Amino acid sequence: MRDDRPPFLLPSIGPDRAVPSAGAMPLYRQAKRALLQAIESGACAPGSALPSETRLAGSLGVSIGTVRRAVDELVADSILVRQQGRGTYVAMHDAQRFLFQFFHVERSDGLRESPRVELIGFERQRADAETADALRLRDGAAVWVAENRLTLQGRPVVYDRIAMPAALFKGLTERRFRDRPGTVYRLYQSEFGITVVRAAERARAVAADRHVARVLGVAANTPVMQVRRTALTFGDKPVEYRVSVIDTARHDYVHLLSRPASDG
Amino acid sequence: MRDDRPPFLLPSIGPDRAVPSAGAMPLYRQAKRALLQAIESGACAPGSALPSETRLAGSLGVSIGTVRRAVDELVADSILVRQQGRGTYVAMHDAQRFLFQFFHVERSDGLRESPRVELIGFERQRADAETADALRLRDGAAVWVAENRLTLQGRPVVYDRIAMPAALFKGLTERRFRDRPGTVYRLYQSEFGITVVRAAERARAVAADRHVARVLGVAANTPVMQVRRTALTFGDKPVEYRVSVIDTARHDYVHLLSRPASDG
DNA sequence: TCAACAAAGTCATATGGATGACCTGGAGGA
DNA sequence: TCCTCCAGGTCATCCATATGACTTTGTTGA
Repeated sequence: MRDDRPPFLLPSIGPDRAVPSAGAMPLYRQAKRALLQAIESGACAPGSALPSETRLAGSLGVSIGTVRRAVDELVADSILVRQQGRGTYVAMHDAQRFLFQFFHVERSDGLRESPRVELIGFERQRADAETADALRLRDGAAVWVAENRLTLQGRPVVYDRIAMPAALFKGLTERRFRDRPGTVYRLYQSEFGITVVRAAERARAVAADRHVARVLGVAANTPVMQVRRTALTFGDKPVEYRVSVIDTARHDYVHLLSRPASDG
Repeated sequence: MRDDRPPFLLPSIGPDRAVPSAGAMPLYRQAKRALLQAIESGACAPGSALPSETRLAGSLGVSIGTVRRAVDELVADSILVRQQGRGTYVAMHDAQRFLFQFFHVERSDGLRESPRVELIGFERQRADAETADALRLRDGAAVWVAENRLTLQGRPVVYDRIAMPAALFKGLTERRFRDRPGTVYRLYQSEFGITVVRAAERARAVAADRHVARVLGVAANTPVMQVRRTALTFGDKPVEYRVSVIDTARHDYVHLLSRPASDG
């Protein structure tokens, strides 16, 4: 194997650092930031392997333990994925991760499965106050709005209204949105270089309006859950505002408080 | 300061270990387990300080780095709390932690505050099928059932029905439950030695029944959120089953997907 | 051709030490 | 009395190194 390539540019942050120390930030955190910027800048595509820890330590000018600590945190943020004996990879938004990290609807008996997605609307709009506020856009800014219907076990369960800032998704078309190979977040990542790292959701119970009732096949005024999600990329920059309406007659919205103990 | 005391019993897990190695579990994980058992056994009361890392390493027969790794995980699980320069402490179920980890209702504008709690019912019952299933009890086992009303900004927002296995909470009385100094989980911890470590919640939208409508002061059939929580202690043993009904007219149920990035 | 083996590369775990930041409590002086 | 300063204990960070486990790849030999 060749040994000369610098897989992507990393500024040295060691004692002989290229840029002056960024305040009192610990080294491993500076290393994390450097890695994040390399990933964010697209120098390292999702799915690709990072250099080995030894090489990273060399590039950054720090010890391997410091690199490990930085990578530890990125793995905890599920931005990186480690495979012992193989290497460390930039996480992909594949179906598994999506299901685990961003999809919280499951059947009342606990069965989890990937939803079937059906695009039922796509258009360019001006952001209303609520959407603009969530996306930190000025009122009336251009947004793409897609409407999805998700079915589980052949039954419509979720209605999504997804708003994306047009400025971030230049060149998006209904066709590209519909014919994406994987999940929506995978599309953001591979086609627009936008990686969703986390999200905040606010839920409440509402009565199904006529439109929702028709889409989900429930009676009007049925109690349904409305979940408003703001998805964020690096630096907590909002990239998507999504309002989901869930028919909870046979399904639940699940929430694990504290991470599952990796051990007892 | 005295140097002789062993603050609590810790079996050595080093190369000259007292008990044979528990399978292929890494050392730091064995250390974590040993610490957990010490805490769980009550040898180290909530709020009290652990021995210093140096001393712990000595007691366990491992290096200080291994101890740090074990403590790292316990801190991540918020079972321990570290204070640089002071020491490491067993986490208390104080109001702050409760608010952050277990209470997810906040005003629609994002304001968080501690709820005012009002006990409106307390009795011994036989577990119905749902409760018994959640608590892994046999059908009809004895449980304590408490009903709480939580108010925020002077307005009733949450109705809780809390079921606790009578076998785990021997000697519980309405008076002790009502006159507890802190949160419910603090009571479990200080009075019964039960530490709630994590919980799983399943939410759905339902129409308020007559009872709930009266307690929360809403019209019957108003859409409300119903959250069923199973609280778990060490070893994923269920210790409480709680059904919360939330009036989401002015408040939201919030859920952060992925931990807040400690850094960008 | 194919299976078994060996080697190299990777991450995982563990050790021991060094330095710095932070907190506490006591000694000393104004 | 009150304040300042300092010493000691603690956790936080960082380093260098060693060993083990796991995966891939190539070689060897039947």
